[in-house]
Amino acid sequence: MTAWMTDLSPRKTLPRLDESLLTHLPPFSKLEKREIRTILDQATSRRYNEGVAIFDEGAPAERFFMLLDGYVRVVRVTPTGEQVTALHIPAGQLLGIAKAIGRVTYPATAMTATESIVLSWPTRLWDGFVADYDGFATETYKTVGDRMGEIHNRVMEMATQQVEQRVANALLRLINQTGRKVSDGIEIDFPITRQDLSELTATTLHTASRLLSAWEKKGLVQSKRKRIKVLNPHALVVISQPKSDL
DNA sequence: TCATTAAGAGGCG
DNA sequence: CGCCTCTTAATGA
Repeated sequence: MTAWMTDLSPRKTLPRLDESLLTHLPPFSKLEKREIRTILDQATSRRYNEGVAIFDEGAPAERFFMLLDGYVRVVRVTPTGEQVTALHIPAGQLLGIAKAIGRVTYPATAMTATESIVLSWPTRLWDGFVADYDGFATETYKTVGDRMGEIHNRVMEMATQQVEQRVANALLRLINQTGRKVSDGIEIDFPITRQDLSELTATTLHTASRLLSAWEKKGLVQSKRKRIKVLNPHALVVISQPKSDL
């Protein structure tokens, strides 16, 4: 890493960030141009390559972040060392918002799933943002609630559903939140391996691979290395429903 | 119903 | 080539 990339006063050297970067994003959508200008002038902008950590689980939460472009994987490491992907975050969302959940360290590691552009601010500005900016608090707490809800849903699924249903549900969530419409279906918009999918659903790489192969034969999905496309979402919805025991 | 183990094919840098 | 991703089959909890 060269010195300029870690320089925390890059405002002198970088081009001014445009207000339009934030105006349409939920936490900032209610703000005046003047307020957004102030926020941007305090921000640091940085590009990350695919597959690198933006921050690490357990580290002091010195900054909070807004993902402007790309996708981020939120991962935790179990005591035995295996990675578990908690969720994926698309562009336009805040991350690393430890303060919002009353923490002084990051609760998970954030890895870029694609090349990404990220704004960040020192955590000491957080309370000021919450107090001064209309809608910032409600929108960010909504985000926190949505994420907790999603994780909770998955915990429930682990306990009550079979693997096939969990994987179907995971795929549906992925295309809903991070899907890109293409001519014949919806494609997950970032590279995702069978291993990643198995971590999301608490199964093995092999089972995830077999399920995808089986669904591909039935024409429900199409996949190649690190790419999954859903051709028939409705059929996946059917699979994702717990079988009624007749 | 699934995880585990094993063996290998094929892509990519 | 060496590593990563993915596939498939066999076995058994």
